[in-house]
Amino acid sequence: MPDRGAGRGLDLQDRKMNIFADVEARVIASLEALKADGVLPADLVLPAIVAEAPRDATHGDVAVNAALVLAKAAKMKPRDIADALKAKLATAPDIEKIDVAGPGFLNITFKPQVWHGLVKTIITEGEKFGSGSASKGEKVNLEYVSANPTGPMHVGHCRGAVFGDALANLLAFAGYDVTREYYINDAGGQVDVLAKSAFLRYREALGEDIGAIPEGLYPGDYLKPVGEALAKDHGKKLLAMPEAEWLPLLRAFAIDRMMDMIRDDLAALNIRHDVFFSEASLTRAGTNKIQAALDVLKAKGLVFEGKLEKPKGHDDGEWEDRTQVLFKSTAFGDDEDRAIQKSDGGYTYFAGDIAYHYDKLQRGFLHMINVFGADHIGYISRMEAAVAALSDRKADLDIKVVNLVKLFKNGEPFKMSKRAGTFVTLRDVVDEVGRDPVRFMMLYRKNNEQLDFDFAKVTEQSKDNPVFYVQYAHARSASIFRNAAEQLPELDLSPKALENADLSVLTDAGEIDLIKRLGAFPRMVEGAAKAHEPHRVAFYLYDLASALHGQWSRGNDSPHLRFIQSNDGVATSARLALIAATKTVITSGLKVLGVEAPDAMR
RNA sequence: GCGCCCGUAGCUCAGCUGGAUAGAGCACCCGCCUUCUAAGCGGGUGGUCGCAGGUUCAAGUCCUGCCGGGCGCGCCA
Repeated sequence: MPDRGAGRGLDLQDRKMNIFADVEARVIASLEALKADGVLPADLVLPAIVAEAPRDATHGDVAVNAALVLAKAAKMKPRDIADALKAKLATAPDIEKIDVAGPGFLNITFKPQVWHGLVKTIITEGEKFGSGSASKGEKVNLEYVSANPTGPMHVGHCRGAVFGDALANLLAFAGYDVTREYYINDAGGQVDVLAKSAFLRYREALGEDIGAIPEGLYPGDYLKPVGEALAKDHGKKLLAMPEAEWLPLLRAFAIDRMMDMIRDDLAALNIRHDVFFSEASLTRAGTNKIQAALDVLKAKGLVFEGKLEKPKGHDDGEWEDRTQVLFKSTAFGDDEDRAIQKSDGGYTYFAGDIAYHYDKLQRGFLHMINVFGADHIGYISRMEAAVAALSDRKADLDIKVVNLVKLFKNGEPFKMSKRAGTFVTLRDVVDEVGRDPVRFMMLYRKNNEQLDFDFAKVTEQSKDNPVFYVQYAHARSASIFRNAAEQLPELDLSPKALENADLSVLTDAGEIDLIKRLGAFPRMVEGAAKAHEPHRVAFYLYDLASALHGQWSRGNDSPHLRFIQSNDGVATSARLALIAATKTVITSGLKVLGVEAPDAMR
């Protein structure tokens, strides 16, 4: 379990970068001192103490709940603890004042130097600012997309792909050692269907009239090039072979072609995986990783023969009451035991997945994340059970569900149908609206919430479109630098110079507010990474962009607030330092989302 | 029938794993361009956080039960 800061040693880097973690560390140190002083019971166990930005600005810069959460255990009144804590903390030179408020909150207000120092820190750290805030390099395995290799990706896959990729970026930025993984379902009956469909296209390519594609085969045109390639490579040779011979050949060939196509589609979204893991490889000649994994479960007494009850509430005429080989997933929180062997003696899909996750464990992953579509919700608890069983509960698997994407065109719901020819591929969407809007919009919603995707709105270039709103904030920052260089050519605007600018002239409330939002970035990254919620980054960026646009516009009414003061190099340098810091954080955030940070809007 | 997810302003959604007087965008009303990009900004109207209990200093957030919507429910992947 990741800790929550309590008791973790913070190095100087962390303290400079994350004011909230810094305050938490100081509070803990002060509480320890109070224990030593005899003010607090010496055996008091400190619970998680949270320092956070209060909603109400009149409550200072940071609110601490320590006195409230300690009161019961210490058998003291919250206000008394708060007063003692205040006395310990208030001597720090960077603290303006501390108020004990409400039921026992400690409201801390910093001196302005703290905020000025933060700007300097961001410029010094650059895009490292806010990174490494959640982990010191723990290994995480993140499996996402894993679309079946039987055709091109459609919009439904798109959200999971973008979500998984952004989560991977987020975790990497937050300090984890991330492996991005794709599980290729190349072992089931569906890839035989693929092979047969390809064979049909092969005959077609040889000039045969194949007529309508028979029911049960894949009808898509995307298999035509596969058939043509086969005809080119093999001529008429395959026609003479019995199916048992050409099937494995075509299967391998077609899967390769499909995976090439999928990789291309993913590349269009700037998504690249580190590992493509083949399901079929689990049982390739010589090894049987599925049996090996099941043997592990057997040794734990978790595999047995039994019967399942017929599911209620939906008709299943095929139901046959029979004994089968089951995994005792109910011992790990699942609501029924799960079949691992089919009636024909083969393994179920689940058995393969057990072996795959056993393989992940053997590769040293104690933290695993899988991204599933909403139609696989029923599969979650058995997978979690499997990982718990295989690892003796030492590893964790978090399955993130991405909900449905509802398409809209011109405000009208748009139904996808293969038969009606309104099937929308991922590539269609990317080509039509562009990579950045697709990625941002897929992330501008919590993953388990349904998402409306309107083609018209997503391509709209206005403040109604959060993608452009955030990108414009970055472009505007770049523009300010261009203008400053033109108007004040003698001014040194290099990072080195800005780092040493006299920031004490940043006194405007809007400027300080902007800095405070920048200061929230590391904590936001930490929280988003630990919760596996990249959407928080998107919302944060929107707020930050809003703060920047607001400060900009204040300059319209009050010229003395403009960032560029052509007769005042000191003020200009300080304000451009603030802009540089803001631009850096926007860049970092957009990088996590995988969205471009343009220097100018076209 | 069972499991999981969702229910917050007229609409679409945030709400930092329990904090103080619940936020944003859209829509509606009122303002701001001879100006560092108006691709923007400021202000206003708008809420019994689905309902009812419970836990505690504190509940939109946690627990229970209802109501409404979504997804799923051997031997497919």
